[in-house]
Amino acid sequence: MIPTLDVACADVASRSERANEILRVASRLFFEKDYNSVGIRTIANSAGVRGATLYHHFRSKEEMLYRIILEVTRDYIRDHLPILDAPSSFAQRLKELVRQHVEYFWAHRYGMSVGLRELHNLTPEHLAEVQFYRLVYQRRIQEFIAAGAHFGEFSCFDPDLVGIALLDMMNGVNDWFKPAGRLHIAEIAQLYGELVLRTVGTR
Amino acid sequence: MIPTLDVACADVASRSERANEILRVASRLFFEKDYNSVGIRTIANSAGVRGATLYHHFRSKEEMLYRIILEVTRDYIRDHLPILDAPSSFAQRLKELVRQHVEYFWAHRYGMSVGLRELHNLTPEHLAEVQFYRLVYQRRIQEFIAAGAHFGEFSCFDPDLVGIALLDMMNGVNDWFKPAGRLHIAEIAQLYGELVLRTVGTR
DNA sequence: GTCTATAGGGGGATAGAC
DNA sequence: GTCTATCCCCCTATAGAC
Repeated sequence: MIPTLDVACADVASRSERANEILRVASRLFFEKDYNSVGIRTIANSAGVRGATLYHHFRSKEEMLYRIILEVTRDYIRDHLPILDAPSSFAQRLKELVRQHVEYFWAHRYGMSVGLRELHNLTPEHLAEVQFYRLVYQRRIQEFIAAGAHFGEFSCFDPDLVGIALLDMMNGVNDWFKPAGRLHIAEIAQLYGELVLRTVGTR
Repeated sequence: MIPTLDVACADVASRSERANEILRVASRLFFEKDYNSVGIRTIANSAGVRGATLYHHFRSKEEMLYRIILEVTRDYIRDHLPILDAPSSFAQRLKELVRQHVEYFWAHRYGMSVGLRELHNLTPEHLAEVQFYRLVYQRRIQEFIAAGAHFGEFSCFDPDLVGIALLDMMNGVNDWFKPAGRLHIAEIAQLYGELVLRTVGTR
């Protein structure tokens, strides 16, 4: 069954507080090492329980990864893609999306980075579901860029390629950003918005 | 001891053909799964030997990863950074670097992608050495962009940020490029060159 | 230089008591 | 819902024969 963005997303609410705590702990551990370097016992200890307890809340370790990645990916898209439908110029809307993308990805970096790096550790079915959401986001951005070019606000030679390039730029920030650096994450988000406008050829 | 780019790089030549074959096999396996998902026995079997044989050629599994990442990183930089010293315009030189970066990274995708993804599985000492080379490349690009802006060919508001954004764009290609797609890698490399010139604000 | 055999530990997951 | 105990498998790495 193909999922849609309209589906109600009550996963977090319908789960026990313990289960949510386990996922919070796990996503942080997966972020700091990687999925295959973090054992069941490590996750359990960090959550203050024994290994066997995890299997009361989740079917497998992979299901934890799946929940982490699915929810962070789906929720981000559901809450942020509507920016592109706002009643302002193409440039304003794109710049705002970039700004929010960079800021949100950093604020939710444990789940978001895991969702970028560990996709290959999902089962084929789970991977397909996550990729569906990712593709919705990517295609919408590409269409938006193409539309902006069509209406003369952008001058893009290849909207699909530009869209993917922008995504890689934005997604990369979490890998190098350090809070102690020269710029605050909000400043980087702002500057990336301006950079993206150059890239799409704003007039 | 701080390594330099001037050091002679005879690693591959000084190693037995068997050892090089093991590294070729290992980098491909690390690329397809990930470092921690590929066991010693899998590497050995794929190379046509038993697990214990690997320890005649390398001290540890991590040393294999280190050799793969170090050599591919160092050799790329040594061979391609001189492009920026060519006697042409800033725009021409930058575009050519981008083109070669994208093409080379795809051609050497096993080692290159492993070198981007698996850095955290290196020992602190090995990581520091690899990061030295990566930083040489990044800083040179940032300086080059700043110089291009200084001499009026580019109009960059923040050369350091732009440099890192370009690197993320270029490094991302291997993660989504499919040879069966609409564009050949050489076309993408070409288009990325033009895209980058927009990003740095070529007049 | 490659092998067999194995050490020593940790992996994910389950059974069944409480 | 959490625990203890445990299963079976695979991990990296080493010893020592050939």
